[in-house]
Amino acid sequence: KERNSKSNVKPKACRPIILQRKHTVLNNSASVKQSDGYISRRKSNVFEEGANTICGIEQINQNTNNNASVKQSIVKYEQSELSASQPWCPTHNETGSQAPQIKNETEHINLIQEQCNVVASSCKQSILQGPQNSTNNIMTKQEPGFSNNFSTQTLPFHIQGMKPMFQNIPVQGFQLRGLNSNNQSAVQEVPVQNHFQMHGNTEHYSYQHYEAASDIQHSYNNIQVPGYYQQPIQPSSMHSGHLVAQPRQDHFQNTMSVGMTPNTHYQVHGFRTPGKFHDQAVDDSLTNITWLGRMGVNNFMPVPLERERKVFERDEKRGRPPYSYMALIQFAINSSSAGRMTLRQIYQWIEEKFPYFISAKPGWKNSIRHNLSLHDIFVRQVTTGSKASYWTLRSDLNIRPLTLDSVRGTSQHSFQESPNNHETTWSLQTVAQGQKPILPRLPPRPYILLPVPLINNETNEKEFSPNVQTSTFFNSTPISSQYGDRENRRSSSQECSLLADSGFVSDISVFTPSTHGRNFLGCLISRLERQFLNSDCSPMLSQTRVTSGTKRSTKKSRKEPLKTLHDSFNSSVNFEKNEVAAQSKYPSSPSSASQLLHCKPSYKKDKHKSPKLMTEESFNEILEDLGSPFKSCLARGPDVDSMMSPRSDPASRKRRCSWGSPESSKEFQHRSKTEREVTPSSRCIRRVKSCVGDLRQNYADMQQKNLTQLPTSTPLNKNKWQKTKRCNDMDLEDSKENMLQCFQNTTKQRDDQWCNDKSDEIGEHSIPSPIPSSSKNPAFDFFHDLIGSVFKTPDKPSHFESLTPERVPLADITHQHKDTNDINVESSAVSESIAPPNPSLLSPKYEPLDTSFSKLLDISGGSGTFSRHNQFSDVPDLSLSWSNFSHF
DNA sequence: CTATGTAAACAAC
DNA sequence: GTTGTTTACATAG
Repeated sequence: KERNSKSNVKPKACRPIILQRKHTVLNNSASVKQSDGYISRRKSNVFEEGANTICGIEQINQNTNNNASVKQSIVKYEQSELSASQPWCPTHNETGSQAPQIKNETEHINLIQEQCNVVASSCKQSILQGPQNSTNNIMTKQEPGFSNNFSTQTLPFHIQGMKPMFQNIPVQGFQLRGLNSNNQSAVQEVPVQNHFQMHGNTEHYSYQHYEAASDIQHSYNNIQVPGYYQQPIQPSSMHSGHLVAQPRQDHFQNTMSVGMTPNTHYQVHGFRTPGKFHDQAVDDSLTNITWLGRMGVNNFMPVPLERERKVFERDEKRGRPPYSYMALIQFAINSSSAGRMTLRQIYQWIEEKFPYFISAKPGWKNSIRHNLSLHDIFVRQVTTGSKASYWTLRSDLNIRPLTLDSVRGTSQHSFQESPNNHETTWSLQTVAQGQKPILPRLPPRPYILLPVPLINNETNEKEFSPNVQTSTFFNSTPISSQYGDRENRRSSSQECSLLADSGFVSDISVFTPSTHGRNFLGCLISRLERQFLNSDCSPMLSQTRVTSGTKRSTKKSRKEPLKTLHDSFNSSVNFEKNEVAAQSKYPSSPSSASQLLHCKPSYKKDKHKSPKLMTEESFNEILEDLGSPFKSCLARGPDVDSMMSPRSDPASRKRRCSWGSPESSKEFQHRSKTEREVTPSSRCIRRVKSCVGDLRQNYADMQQKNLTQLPTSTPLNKNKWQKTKRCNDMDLEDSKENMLQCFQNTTKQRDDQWCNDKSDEIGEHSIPSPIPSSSKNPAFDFFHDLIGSVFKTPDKPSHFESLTPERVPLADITHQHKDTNDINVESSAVSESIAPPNPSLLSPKYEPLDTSFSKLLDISGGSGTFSRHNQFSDVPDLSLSWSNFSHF
């Protein structure tokens, strides 16, 4: 819009390549060397190309001595006139490309083919010219260890003629086909790591955001999927006055880097997820590059993966439209002139447009209703005087109305009904054609833990005092619910689930930015520890009692769900008693135990005969484990030895990879290069995660020894673990041993040592509690202590200094923020109550970074992210932002 | 962990 | 029986 209004010229458009994420083909299967040399092991995303995807590379079994640098190939991307309905496409001039005008499709195809060949041959050549002496075979190890044998080589190219942000999209991955150590042919997908996560809404990203994001590693995640729910950006979280600025071109001209081993036998194919498969025989010739020549706009299909093929064939057989129910409902409602529809009309519309549903299982209507209720964007409009109730779309959503036409593209290409009944072949190309590109989602920010005040049942006041009884806390703190309130439905509650698979308080939820305002794990652990460490107790069980299994027989009465932590806790403490009570109250409801036995295939499969409660001993052990590192992490100074940066500690990386490496975590990836070193906060996070990994292993071990069996919904077992983490027995044992050793021998000792030293030093109890002692302003006290401890003069100043290269004098910060006069105190009572901290209380020697520190402080979600409301209505949202501390 | 699909209990009409 | 809400579980990513 901005562009058009300025130039008053209708922009020429080029069609962006639009891709859809379909599957994670191989979890943690391949390493990708990013431009900063950092190796990521994140999931490999496989994409489905829209109009054109290019690049096929084929490695020939041939070594050369040539070590020439990798050549860069440029592919001029298709330029064509599109309708003004796609004004987001860049103009010819803006992109600076010299793309030719395409006259017809044949010419276009030829051009693309030619360009592909250019790219392919160049890449091929560069591969051939790679380092010579390596004797590694790419498949000497199956994933995940496979990547450890990789060297990397960069294959830069980009496509011109596209909006910059799309320039590095074209190839999402390669398929490496080679020989394993047994000389058997094998296939490996290698993802291409792009820098930006394409997600979210278009209009609200400022130039600054791009600036900020440019040095942060982003993974290419997603291009808009038809029907995908575009989450709205709350107006309050937008930067006012910032329109869409074109990102600087150089932010997006990142080369792609693919980890691969030179001098080995492999083919590299651009690969894709299924669109329309051509079941032509895969050309397995290792020296054949002619397949490129067969590629056309509608005929780009290198080697479909077996699994993808299955998935797609399944969907295709079902003739099911590739839209979610949510999208379908939006289509329907948007199709009506009144912008509203009754449920029945929605049914009818969907059946009319998608005949599949006429003969589908009747359950789809249930799902429609479910979706209507589930998603906030659907609002029921009750008309007075009439019984009719209409479903409308929430008007305050700043999203483009989703219509079927908009996702179908031109009608002639939309989808062709096959002769068979309702089988429909979807041309995903044209589905994608109508899609509007979307801009990157801003990265999550670093965050810190904050205490959550507890509700005193008697006074009904929030307090931080440690003498609040656990029961008080439990009684007052509701269990997160999928339907806690309309604003915090499913997603947020899932995100905030309190209890992990392992049966105790969830580790992860504490550390996700979006749950920062609801972090009471610290409080919880602390209280549990204080109150129950030496008493008879069982661990809390699942978030809610197991009330249904996979197959529920009809007409079973339902047990009351557990509403609060108190319920949950009591339920677990008095498990057997409650079972008896529940049985008498709900005779037709199966007992938890019987459900576990009869309704959980996984339990049966793993021969978990009966659920047993955890022993007090094991519980205490876990509590202790969980509590100690959690707290000491907060209090400790930097410790680069025990939590060395994975980059500088290959052994550590290897050790952790099988368990979900810290460096694959979002927190880690989204940190900029400099920040990615071990900072106190990152160390804290990673340590806790590491500890949780240990705890889970403990659980697994205990389960194997039949010591305990938690009646949780998802039993933790070796098989599942392996499936998830894709590690074999060796890895599992290896990791277990390594982690345990690392944790027990190193970390714990160091913890203890450190805590003892600190204890002497500060003359208080050995481990500073995350719970603030009572004071006038406990929230601030804690906050201050936390920051103070995080940035405290370290035991090893050299490390600390080396990890924080930039420091600004505190005075500068203070001055700067005074000048801004940017006091933006939220309505949150807690925020308001926080007094200005006393700078002198901070370490005089080491001031925090201005940037990272402000990021630490600014945990409110920030612009462009979705700040979810507090899950728990009676717990104030402790979101704090730097602006709250301007006087700081 | 998130998003989605599915089944089903249940209430109100 | 329909509509709407909510809980639960499964699966894919």
